[in-house]
Amino acid sequence: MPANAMSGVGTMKYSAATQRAKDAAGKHRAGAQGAQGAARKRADDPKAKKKAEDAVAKARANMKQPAKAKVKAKEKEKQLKMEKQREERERKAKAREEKREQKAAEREAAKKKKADERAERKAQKEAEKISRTKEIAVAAAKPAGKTSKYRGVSLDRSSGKFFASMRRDGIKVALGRFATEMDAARAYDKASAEAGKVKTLNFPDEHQEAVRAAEANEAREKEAAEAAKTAAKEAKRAQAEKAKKERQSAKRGKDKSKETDKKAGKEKEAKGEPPKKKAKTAASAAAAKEATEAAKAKKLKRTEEEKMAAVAESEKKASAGNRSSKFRGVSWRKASGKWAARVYKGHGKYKEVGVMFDTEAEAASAHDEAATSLYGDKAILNFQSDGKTINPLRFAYLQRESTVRNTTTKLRGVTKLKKGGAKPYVAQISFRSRMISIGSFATAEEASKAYTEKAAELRSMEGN
DNA sequence: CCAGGATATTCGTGTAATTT
DNA sequence: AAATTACACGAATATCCTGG
Repeated sequence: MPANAMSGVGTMKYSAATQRAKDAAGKHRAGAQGAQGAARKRADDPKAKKKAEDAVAKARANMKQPAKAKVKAKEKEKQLKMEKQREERERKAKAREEKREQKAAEREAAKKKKADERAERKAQKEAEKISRTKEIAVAAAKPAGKTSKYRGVSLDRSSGKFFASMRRDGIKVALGRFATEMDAARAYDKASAEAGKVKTLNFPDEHQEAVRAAEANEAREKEAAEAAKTAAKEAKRAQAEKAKKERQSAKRGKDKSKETDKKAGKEKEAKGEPPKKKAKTAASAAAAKEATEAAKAKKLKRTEEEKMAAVAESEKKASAGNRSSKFRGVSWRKASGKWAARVYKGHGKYKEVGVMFDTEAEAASAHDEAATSLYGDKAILNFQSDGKTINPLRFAYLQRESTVRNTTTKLRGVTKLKKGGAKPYVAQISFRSRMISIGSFATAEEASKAYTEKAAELRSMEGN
């Protein structure tokens, strides 16, 4: 930076002062050359003559010196002054430049300081976050990996908030993020209770309380509704009765005076109106009440419907927005408007099937095929070969092959004892969390047969 | 930021093997 | 043969990651 500025100044100098200095140097050089030439060519007559002439001219010039010298001195002074001014300007420029540089350096320093501070703050924040997480983990006093002691609650490190989620039909449902663990736990409880799962709540007591309150509230509402209904019925009956009475009285009146029809009519209009009005009011009140009830019920129903619609909508939105298929390894490709299939290979890598599909199911099948070729029977598939879901029988007793690798017999429930003996094969089975000995056998086949039989027996027991 | 998919981790339980 | 221990599996759940 300074070098640059200096070079800038230098350039400026070159254009003015330096040029002059150069000129002076040139003149000086020329003078020296002249002297050298004179010395060299002293013997040369014409030259010597010229020198003499020159001397004469010089002397003549010297005679004119006073006036000329004055002018020259003045000029020199002027030049000197200008020189000084120039120097001054240069100095000032240099000072300015230095100042500028200093300022720039200061700015730079400030910037760096700020950046450092930012970095420090960030590091501090990070440290705080980590320590907080640690604290939480420690406070939770739960197995490593858990960030909250509450069920369905975990700390979302990215936001520093507590995240509540639950499973519905095996699908994770996010319940939102909360500032505190408790809030998240309550959200989980609420959703869990709504889903009918009340055994694994974080605050069972609170839930009980809520249930009681809800029940009480419901009972109150029911009572109120009942009362309203009765009232409405009563009002209706009263109205009907009144109407009947009126009709009767009207009939009587009509019967009584046929001539005074007009008058009666008028009277009816005058007198009959109020009671009619009254009746009407009662009726309308009852009707209104009824209507209110109906509206209430309707409203309740509607809100329920609305709720469901909203849920459906949000689900639809979510599934649509989140581009993903309900099938494993299947995803929507916007560009081609088709479904792609891929198989997870581990470590965040996938094997692409490489063919696009028009339907999700096709892609899902393609995934299954690829996964099977990659992992064989260990593959996790979308469709089971038997069409059943992945829910291994709790008692797969009839399965002949051991589920565990590296066993002595490869047969389920059969172990070959190291010590050997006449009957080295032992059959055992686990039932209701207890190991049951089936017996010792001479051959693995016998042991396996015994196991199968016992398994069938236990399975039938389990069935009942 | 949210929601959901994919992966990593945890935990309970069944099974194999050994010990009593 | 029962009890115990060690191990392995798989479901549940936590966490990471990504698209909208």
